Amino acid sequence: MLDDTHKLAIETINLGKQALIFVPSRASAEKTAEEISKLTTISLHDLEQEVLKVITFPTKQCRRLSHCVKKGIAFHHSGLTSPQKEILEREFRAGRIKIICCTPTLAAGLSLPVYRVIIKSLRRFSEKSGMDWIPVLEYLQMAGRAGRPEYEKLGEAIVITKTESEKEEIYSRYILGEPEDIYSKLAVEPVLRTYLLSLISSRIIRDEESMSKFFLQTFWAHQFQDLPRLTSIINRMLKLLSEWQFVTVSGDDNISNQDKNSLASSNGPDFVSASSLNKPLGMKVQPTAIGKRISELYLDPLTARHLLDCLNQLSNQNKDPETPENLTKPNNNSSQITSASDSFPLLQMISHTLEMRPLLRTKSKEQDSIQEELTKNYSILLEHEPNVYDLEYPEFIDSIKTALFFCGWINEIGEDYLLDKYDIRPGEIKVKLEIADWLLYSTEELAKLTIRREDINQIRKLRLRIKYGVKEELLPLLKLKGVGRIRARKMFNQGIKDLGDLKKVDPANLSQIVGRNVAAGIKKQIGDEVKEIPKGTRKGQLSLSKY
DNA sequence: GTATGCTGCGTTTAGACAGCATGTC
DNA sequence: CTAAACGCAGCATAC
Repeated sequence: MLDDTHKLAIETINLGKQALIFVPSRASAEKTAEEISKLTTISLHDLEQEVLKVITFPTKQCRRLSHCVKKGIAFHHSGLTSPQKEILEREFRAGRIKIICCTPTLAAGLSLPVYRVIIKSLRRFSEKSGMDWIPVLEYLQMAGRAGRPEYEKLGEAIVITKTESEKEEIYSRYILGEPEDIYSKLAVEPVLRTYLLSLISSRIIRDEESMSKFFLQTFWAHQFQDLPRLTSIINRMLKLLSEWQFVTVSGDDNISNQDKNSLASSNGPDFVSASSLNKPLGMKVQPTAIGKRISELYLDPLTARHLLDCLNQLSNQNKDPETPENLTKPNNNSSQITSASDSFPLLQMISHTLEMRPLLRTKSKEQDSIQEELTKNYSILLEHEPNVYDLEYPEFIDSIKTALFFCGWINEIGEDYLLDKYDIRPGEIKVKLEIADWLLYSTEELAKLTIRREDINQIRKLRLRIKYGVKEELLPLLKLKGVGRIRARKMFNQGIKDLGDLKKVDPANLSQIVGRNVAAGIKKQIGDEVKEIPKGTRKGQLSLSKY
């Protein structure tokens, strides 16, 4: 029951030192921390509370962390909120937290007073080969956390092995082994098309000459010395950008817009004709207005194309509500039951992008319920459902799940419930919301350029709801400074539903709901200068839990 | 009766960069 | 199909 990792951790504490324990999964980070925390005699009540209270409605993850932290132990992974991570780092530096069990989050960048690094396993799951050895580079990063010069004269890195033969293998592979070479990723398609558009937009690439000049100077060219291959990928990307009308190419027949309607030809095996490898001089490339904006927004052109296509569909749906698709649109009362809403199509649109990856994974148990939600909303989706046997189908289903999570968020579902229902942790929620905000902003910008005024409002509204995590009904109240989802909801439930209601409400009542200072601030903002709000008969604010 | 522990089985599996413009509880 | 380990349910054991 007491395994080597636990013993080492306790021994480190007894030495008066601190340790980092690297583990291969988030679940095991939490479990290891929890187990070790049961073995210490430390008691830090203030930290226990601080960690718990970073969210209005703490999740089970917050509770678990706070229990560990109380005993001077912590776990650290991408699922934590950044305030929590900051607390852990601060307290580890202060020497109150003794041990942090972490995934590779802490393997690079940070300098902490770590005397000992304990690596529980050098294997990690990989899609292609089950549990696989991690790169030597990563081992070095982890080991390098121990004995930082600012804190320690000496550091130890200890790798736990399960068998004698594994010990041999680890020794030769990691201790004696050379770190891997670094490879350029420039030729990876999403990367290349993004940078190609950016280079064209910033006018660094204008023609054949400036293009080869630039790419010849890249690390990719230096490393592979295989310009023909790079050229062929570049030409393929250029052709795509041109077909998507993000750039215009002139003076070269091979990459003209002539076949922009035949996407099939661009995917065919002969996408690079012999002549396009050897183009006549005089080819000129220019960004289109949209292309330039896409590049400023840092969107992958493929994503931009996807957003534009969906916007097109949205526009059509809004324009003529009599289209067959819209006849089946769930407009009747029964649709109230669906967890999704009008926003679902746009949320699914942003969920089904490379930028949103990794999407929320649909677990086998959820398959049916997600499918069900899909069929409920199928008719209003902005893109076509791929074939069930398509390789991309699972990703599509995951985009539905991700969209459902967003739907939950903008319907004021708490983070604790989202964790249970969608297996998404607070830290991950933050990240997803940021990406959603970025993509919705980008969508809005693209809509502006394609003159779809009427759709812009819809997008803007959704963006606000994502930002605050509220139902549409709270939006009027959120215009006020000092009012977020929590206070807005409190006021709304007390019958204060818009700025007009706020004018009418008695300052004393308002301060009972949101507190005196905030109430005064609100009244000031709507033009009612209140000299002094009488002190309420009851202290403090009404608790939200009552509603 | 109840807390604890063991076994077997099914299920899951790390992380993080972009735009924009500031202020939630 | 690859592999380890987590979580949970069901059940045995110790008190």
